[in-house]
Amino acid sequence: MVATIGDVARLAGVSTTTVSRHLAGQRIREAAAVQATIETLDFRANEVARSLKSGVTRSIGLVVPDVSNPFFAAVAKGVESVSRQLELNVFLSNTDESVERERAVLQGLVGRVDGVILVPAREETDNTAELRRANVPIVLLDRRLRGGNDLDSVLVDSPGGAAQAAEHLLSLGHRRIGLISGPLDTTPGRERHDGFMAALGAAGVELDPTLIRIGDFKLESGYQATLRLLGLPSAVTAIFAANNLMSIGALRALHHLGIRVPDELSFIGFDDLELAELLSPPLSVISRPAVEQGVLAMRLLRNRIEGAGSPKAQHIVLETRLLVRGSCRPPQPSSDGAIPATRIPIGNPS
Amino acid sequence: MVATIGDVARLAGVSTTTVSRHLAGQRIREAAAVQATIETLDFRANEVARSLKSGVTRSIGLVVPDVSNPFFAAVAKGVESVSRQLELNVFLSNTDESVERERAVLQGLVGRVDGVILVPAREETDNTAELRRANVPIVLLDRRLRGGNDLDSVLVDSPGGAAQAAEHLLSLGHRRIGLISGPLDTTPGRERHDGFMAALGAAGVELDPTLIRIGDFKLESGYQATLRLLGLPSAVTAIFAANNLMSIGALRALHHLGIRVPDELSFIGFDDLELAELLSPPLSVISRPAVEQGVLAMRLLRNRIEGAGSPKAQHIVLETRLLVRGSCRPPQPSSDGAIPATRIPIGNPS
DNA sequence: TTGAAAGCGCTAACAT
DNA sequence: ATGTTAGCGCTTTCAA
Repeated sequence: MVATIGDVARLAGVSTTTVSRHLAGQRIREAAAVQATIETLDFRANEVARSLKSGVTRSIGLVVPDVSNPFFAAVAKGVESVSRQLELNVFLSNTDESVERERAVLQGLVGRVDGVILVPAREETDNTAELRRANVPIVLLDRRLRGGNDLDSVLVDSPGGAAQAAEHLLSLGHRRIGLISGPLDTTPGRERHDGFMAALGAAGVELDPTLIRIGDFKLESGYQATLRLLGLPSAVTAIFAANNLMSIGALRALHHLGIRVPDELSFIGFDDLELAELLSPPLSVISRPAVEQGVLAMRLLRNRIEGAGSPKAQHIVLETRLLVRGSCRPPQPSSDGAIPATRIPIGNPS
Repeated sequence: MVATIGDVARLAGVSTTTVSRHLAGQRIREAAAVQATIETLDFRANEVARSLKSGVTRSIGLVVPDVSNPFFAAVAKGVESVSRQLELNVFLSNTDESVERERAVLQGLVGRVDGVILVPAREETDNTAELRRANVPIVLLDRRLRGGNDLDSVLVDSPGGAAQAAEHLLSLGHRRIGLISGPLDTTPGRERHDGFMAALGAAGVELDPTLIRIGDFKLESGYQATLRLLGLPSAVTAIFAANNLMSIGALRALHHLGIRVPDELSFIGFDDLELAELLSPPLSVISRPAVEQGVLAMRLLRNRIEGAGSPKAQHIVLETRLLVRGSCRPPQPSSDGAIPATRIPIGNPS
């Protein structure tokens, strides 16, 4: 069905070696004839066989927890923009924030890629053993990995970003703030939680544990967390959500509850949203470079693949930016200080 | 560095065949010893070698024009939900709406996957020849391909959806409508354009050619198209954008121009947005199943891979739904019928 | 410059 | 039930 290098060799009257050399760009006597035969047969070298022999795939894997998160989509854009120039194929894989999926995905990548850019699902679960044994270079993106300090990494200053959010709310006078955190066993979850708490602590503000809701970075958890926070007997005056998807969930909840932002409640989220400016009020957020993270990670990986990297791991940390738009203002005095629990509806965010 | 089947065989004192059989789940006498050796060596079968021999990869490719488009992200979710159960790896690749990228990506997939779900960049450019010669099953998703009628496909009723949008605007009394179309050499671009025009035509409404702006399905083109439409001497009273990203671009432009929706202009877009309900006004849209498209495509592909598909191609077409929220209302009488061109700012959508 | 031969790691007849 | 042998399609010593 499909022509092999042997077919080409036979038809062109040369050895497979010669054809192989021609493919590799070396000059051979019968170049013209061989090329003609290749075109006649529409021959294309079998990548699998080629990989098996040479150990090179000209592909890399990009493993993220959630492709439907616009942040990771942007990261992918960045990775691809440079891999395109390098003529490397990118295989994007989704772990759905699950360590089991991650293990399966990473396993499936062994032998099929020359390197991997990984956003680990959990800090404590290192699924890279297989890849490392196979000598596949790995670059960590956006999240650390316990025992992964020997790997190149590109991160953002999550503690700093969360602190920016906290300080913004504090400066407006908020003291009773709801925190919708990510999982504490992920880098951004933990660091944003800690950074936020630390900034509050530095201002002498102690957060009641009931005001801290641990979500899973997905939309629904932001929704549920918000319902909980607003069902509390003593109302919060502001909410900080630790990522884009949970922010959207939270905003949906507020919308369904009929709570006006920022009149009744201030809101700030980590990660910018495509539509942040178009919401009313326009959403204040902590933004961070996404495409750039992808670009830098791919450059680091390229160096590793080419063996040109410095012997010790490179760690890049990018800065966040506070974008003040319109979703935060000083807390409004309220008669009883509480939003009635009866305003909480039953149902789903959709 | 990495153990091979030969190492295991030697250490366990059996042949490689026996180990191979054990790997395949057959009963062998020395199962315990072999298993122990496998674990000692932390042996894992080389997938590339396995593929070369068996011709099976247990992987599929999902090739989309734009991973950062939430619609395709949702499709990917659907594909993955079923491929997970089938224990198939999914390699997501991005063509960035470019036929050249598509060709490169598809080429890179040959031999590496057992099947491909493809959203073709252009209707007229068929890059599937390689895959077909290698007997790789292909399912078309969301877009057709000239000469691809022999391939399974999962589409939505784009003409119908666009007609729903047109009829909605017509029923409100709009006659001078701006159309932000997708590329006419893509299925959804062409079909939504044609469906929209046909519905208008059926109502005796003829659209001035200057009211039709052809975008590229990306955000920026929606922004630019909107600036153009609003710079026209005679104002439009409504706009229909043919996909989610262009809708966002259009909304940004309207925001920057300070045009109030729906008071000054009605707006409806194809594709729902995560935040559609939270915008003010909540956005009216034509929605369509995304996850489901992925699920169905993956099921069709599975059947093909297993050789269980019916001999002739299956074509599935899903229905769209008009979601009336708050961004459309009857056109408002205006003194001169035009929005002054001077209101158009200079700059970018960001 | 070219080709013969070996082999990448695995699986599958075939024979035992 | 197990092993021998051949070979998937390609690249790469090694000699010529």
